[in-house]
Amino acid sequence: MATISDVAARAGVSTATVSRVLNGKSTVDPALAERVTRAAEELSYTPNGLARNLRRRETAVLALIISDVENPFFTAIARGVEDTAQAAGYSVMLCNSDENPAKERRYVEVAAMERLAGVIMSPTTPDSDVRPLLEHRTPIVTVDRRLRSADCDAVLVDSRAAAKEATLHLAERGYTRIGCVAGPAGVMTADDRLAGFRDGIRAAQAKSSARWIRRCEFRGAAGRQAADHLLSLPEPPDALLVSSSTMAVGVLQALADRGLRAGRDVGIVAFDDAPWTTLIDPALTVVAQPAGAIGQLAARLLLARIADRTTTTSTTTMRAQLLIRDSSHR
Amino acid sequence: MATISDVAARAGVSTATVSRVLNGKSTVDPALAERVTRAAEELSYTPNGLARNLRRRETAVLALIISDVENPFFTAIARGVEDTAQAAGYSVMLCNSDENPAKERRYVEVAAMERLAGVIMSPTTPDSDVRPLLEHRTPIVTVDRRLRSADCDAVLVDSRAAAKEATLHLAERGYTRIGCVAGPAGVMTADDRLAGFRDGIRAAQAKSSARWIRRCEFRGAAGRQAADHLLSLPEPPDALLVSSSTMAVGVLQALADRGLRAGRDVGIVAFDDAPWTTLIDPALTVVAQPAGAIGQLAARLLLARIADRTTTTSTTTMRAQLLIRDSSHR
DNA sequence: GACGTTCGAGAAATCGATTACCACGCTATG
DNA sequence: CATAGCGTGGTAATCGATTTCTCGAACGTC
Repeated sequence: MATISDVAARAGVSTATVSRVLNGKSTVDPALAERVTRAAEELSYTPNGLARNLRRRETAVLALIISDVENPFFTAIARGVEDTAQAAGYSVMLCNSDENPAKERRYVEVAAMERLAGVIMSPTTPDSDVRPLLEHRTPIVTVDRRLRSADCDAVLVDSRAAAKEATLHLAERGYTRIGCVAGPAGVMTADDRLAGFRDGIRAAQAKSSARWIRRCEFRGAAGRQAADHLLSLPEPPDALLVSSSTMAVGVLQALADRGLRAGRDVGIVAFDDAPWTTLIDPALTVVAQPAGAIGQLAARLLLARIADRTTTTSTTTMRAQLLIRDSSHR
Repeated sequence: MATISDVAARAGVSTATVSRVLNGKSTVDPALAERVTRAAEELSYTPNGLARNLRRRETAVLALIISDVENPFFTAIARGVEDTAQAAGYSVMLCNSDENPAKERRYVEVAAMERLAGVIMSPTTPDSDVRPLLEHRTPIVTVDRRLRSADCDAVLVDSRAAAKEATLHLAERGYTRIGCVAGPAGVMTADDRLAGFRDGIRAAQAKSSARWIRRCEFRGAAGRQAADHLLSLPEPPDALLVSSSTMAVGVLQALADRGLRAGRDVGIVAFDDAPWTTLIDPALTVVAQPAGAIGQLAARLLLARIADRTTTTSTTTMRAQLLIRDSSHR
């Protein structure tokens, strides 16, 4: 309720002096400063951030637009971003685009309107519309996926190579009819992982069939349906590369429904190392992505760009790690 | 870059008219309106939210302060909040207090400074300091935990009754040395669940020992340590009530390390229904909390209070559901 | 034809801070 | 002793919108 003028009046000084004391920008007579701090204390004055932001033409808030708050991969990123931002005095506004371009677009608009300091996002499509941000020269860093419609920093994972490695691993383990539960067409990581899968099939000179590839949303229910479909083919795959841990939950349920055992009956490798992957029997072989590190790096890049927008953009590709456990051998 | 005056100049009208057209508050000559919208279009004008917020003395942003972004229970709440808020035209700022009163306090200050429209939080302690919010009469709704230091709406789960029910269930299933992996003292849900556990022990007239109760953080690693400790007692418990799914991951690892099987060797009931709980063998018996519904309700309550702060506060207690699966019988 | 009412649109105040600019007093130096 | 230089602190402009106030035109009624 109390404004800077109230404090100024009570301390018997001008608002300029109050501002100077509270921000410590310029030297003020210690006696005056004392009076001001006491007055502020007594009125329990909280500066109005809105007015401050307007005048300074900036906010110490970052947006993080991800496609699924309930996906552990993204929350691990969120944690990394949050920690780094918080340490630098920034707050994070977490937005859930739900893999929906319209929702994403709305958040982009909000970020532009609120003049947020910067945006970290995993674009739903490579051509997501970020013009409102570009017009305000709001720095953008993408994570997990690239953005074609803007020149910005990107922190990626070498999904394609990892998918190839995982597929080769399955082939080496003696699986001969390797299929893939892939993410939706148009989503960069989904396409990359599928491409990597094909690379792997080719490199292993393994048998392949388009029928063993099924694309669906990055969700448990969708993964289950996809696996159901694949496993009821006349000639079903005997191994599956699954593009995310959320899908893997559904795939494993589908196996259980049919009394099939991962590894022995159907080899499984899934992307993302979730806490539960070692609890199940057999333990799940996964492609672990350094999600926390991705978030931290993205935040650092963004903060650096906020401080200096002249540097050229960079793309960092982090390596994923194949953690071989028991779901990928008989 | 373009301001309302630029638009006004280009359309040959006053800024007041531009504002009126863009907000549709008052009627404006269609011809003028057309000129204004075109000018805004051509300049790709985005209103400055900061200026707007300052003038209107409000923001369409809510804060959601939770203690762990990586805990599925809280992300499910976040999702509920997000969906409801978004539908009402509000954005959500997600803050991770990490169960740390200092971090929590910082976010409370930020929310007060930025004059956010309202705050939904799960306080780290019942006496968390929310004075900055109270001074600005910022509406608060607590979820999962209550706040003693302020009179505000609360959406809770009847943890105590659920814990009692779960404990009785274990006793009925023939477990005789029932222990508890409880959350940190001072955290409301942790205390409630432990109290419910004791209620259950008493009601079942089961044997009990303080040594079978172990308190630790709501984390996997902490749960593992706690379980390790309990299982290496001279007379170890033969069943455990575990206070969260995050802890359960660690507890189950501890069991696996010792070659023990849930259910047969050690009966397990855990709070929170996570996607993976049916994937493991035996499937985990859980106390399912309606997290999404909690988030939705909390958001609705908050929006209602933002619209009308005169109504009296309410406390809603939702029922948790015991989902009996296989980890609670031999 | 005079007067009251309504409606539309511009001028200017306002939100609450920050900050550019200026005035004043004191010290140091030639 | 005069003046340049510096440190303080007040006045007022500024950020960019919204909103109140006011005025003029148009319209209707008697």
